[in-house]
Parts: sequence; C-alpha cells; structure tokens
Amino acid sequence: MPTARPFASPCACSRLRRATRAVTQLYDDALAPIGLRATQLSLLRTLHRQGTLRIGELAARNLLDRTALSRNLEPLAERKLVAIVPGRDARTREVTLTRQGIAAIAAAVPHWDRVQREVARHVGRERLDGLYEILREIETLHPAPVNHGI
Amino acid sequence: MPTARPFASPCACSRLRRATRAVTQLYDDALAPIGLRATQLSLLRTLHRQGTLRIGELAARNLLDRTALSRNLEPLAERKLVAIVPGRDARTREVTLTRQGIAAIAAAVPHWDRVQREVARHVGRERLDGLYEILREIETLHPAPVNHGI
DNA sequence: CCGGAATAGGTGTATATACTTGCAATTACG
DNA sequence: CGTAATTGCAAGTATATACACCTATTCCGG
Repeated sequence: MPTARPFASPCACSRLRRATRAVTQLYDDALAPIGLRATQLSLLRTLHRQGTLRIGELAARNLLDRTALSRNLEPLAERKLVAIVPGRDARTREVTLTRQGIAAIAAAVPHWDRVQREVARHVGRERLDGLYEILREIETLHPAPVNHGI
Repeated sequence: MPTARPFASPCACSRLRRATRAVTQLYDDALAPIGLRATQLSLLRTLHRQGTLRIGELAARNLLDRTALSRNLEPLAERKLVAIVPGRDARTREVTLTRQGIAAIAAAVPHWDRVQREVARHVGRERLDGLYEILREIETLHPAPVNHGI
C-alpha cells in the first residue's frame, strides 16, 4: 500500500537536492581560491569541449533553462571569461570562451581534479559509475527534449 | 593519467546538478496545481515527520544553510502553512506546521506519489534504492557535521 | 556579578534557476 | 509580396542557496 505512510516515504527529488547541495559545497569550496563556482567551471568546460554555441543550444545541452543560462553567463562575461557575440542569424547570440576563460579552466582543473578524486575514493569508482548511469536515466525524464549524445 | 584530458572527464557535481534540475522540474510540474514547489513540500513534510524544530535544527537536518532555510520559509509563513514563533530561549525561533500546512501536504501527496512512482518505474526500484544509498554516502562529504539518524 | 566566549538568528549581497511576458528577426504560406 | 507563425532571446519576478557580517542572548570562568 504505497500511501499507507504518505508523509514518510523517501522523496527522490529532495534526496537528490540534498546530496547535490553537499557536493556543490565541496566543489565550491575547492574552487574558491580560483574565484569560480562549480556551476561556472562546468559552463566553461562545456564551451571548451563543444566550442562556440548559441545560448539556446548551450542551455539545452545542460538541461538548463535558456533564461537561467543567460543569467549564469552574466558574471562570466563581466569577468571576460566568455564573450557573447551576435550570431549569423541576427536573432541569435553566440557564446565563446576567451583566452582568459581557458586560463581560468587551466587554473581550476587541479583543484577540481583533487575534489573529484576525493569523491571517487569516497563512494568508490564502481558505485560512482553506477551513479552516473542512473543520473543519465533520470535526465531522460526532463520535460524538455533530451538530446543525448549531441 | 588522470589529467590527460583534463577538460573532458565527467564531473560528479555537474552531473548531479543536471539530473537534479530534471527531477526538480518533474516534481515542480506535478505539484504546480497545488501551488507548492518540490522544495516547499519537502520542508513541510520534514516538519510533519519531526514536529516543531528550531530554525538551525531544521536547516542542519536538510544539510541546508541556516539563512537559506530562513528565506525558504518566508513564502510558506506568508501563506500561513508554517508558523514561526519565539522559542524558549529568547535567541531561538521555532517552526511549526499549521493546520493549513497539514492540509497542503494532504492535497499535495497524491500528486507527489504519482510522480514518485513514475520515477521509480522509470529507473527501477532496485536502482532507485541503490541511488538513495549512494546519495547517503555522498552527503557525508558535506562540510557541516552530518547528523544521520537524528 | 561581570565580561568575554559561544550560540541562534537576521540582513545584505551574489549566484542559480525557472516562468511569464514581450520584442525582434526569420521563415512559411497564400 | 505581405502577413502570420515561428524562433531566439531579454526583462521582470519569484524561489533556492550560500557567505560575510551584525545583533541579541546565554553561558561560564573568575
């Protein structure tokens, strides 16, 4: 009877959020000396992997709201780690890593690597890979079209 | 060599954040007819399970920053779903569920249950339990003292 | 009893995130 | 070719989250 104790079951959402808070703290602390947040490094790395992208594309690949991404980019553009330039189509704008952005990634990676290895050691390589697989599965539940493997 | 492709490895933090965005969307959408966010229902349910709590305690149990919790409570207090009253100690304030808060939980639970079962079906009961276990492990990495099982 | 340490919270500020609304540019179609 | 639908984005608003700093209260040693 699933609703026998309706107020006491585990909630996938709140558990994920709680663990995500914990992990984000860990990464933010590790990256603080560099002056980057975990989310910011993540964006820079996506740009580094995938090259110049339109706002909407970059958002979609991160399952991130387009307008949320715009706001996340603001402090990065302010610090000239990314440049936002008009695209071919006059409606579009494109986001590029600057040289400073690449330098910031390079400075951050050792710190990121340290905490990433700490997590891997703590939860175990096997289980971490299992986690990634489950998270991939979960992402397919996102309301927006999920373009895996673009 | 862990840093051979330093900009291309999976990042535990960004993967968790991305999946959490997806799941939060799912729950928020399901709860929208009730006018509650996933985070808000989560807070109400914690109070229902654990009874009146001080601000700091409620925050600690959720691995949530104290001041962040205070702000999360504001819209709930505005709608009188929770009441924030002075505690015994004149320094402290206590958070209680109101009758309306309990009613809001009751109204939300069917919607919550539906999406929760959808997630369980999608990722599988076994793997979902495995996910919870890994998330528990991950939470122990939180910088603040983790009081499991209070 | 007093004065400093410890504790509980709030405020200001900044980023993260999403929805709604509105606008500009492009495309589709009769 | 001209209008309608579509597309790409920004701005306004609201919640979520954390840090640094500040205040009030309690506790505790002398």
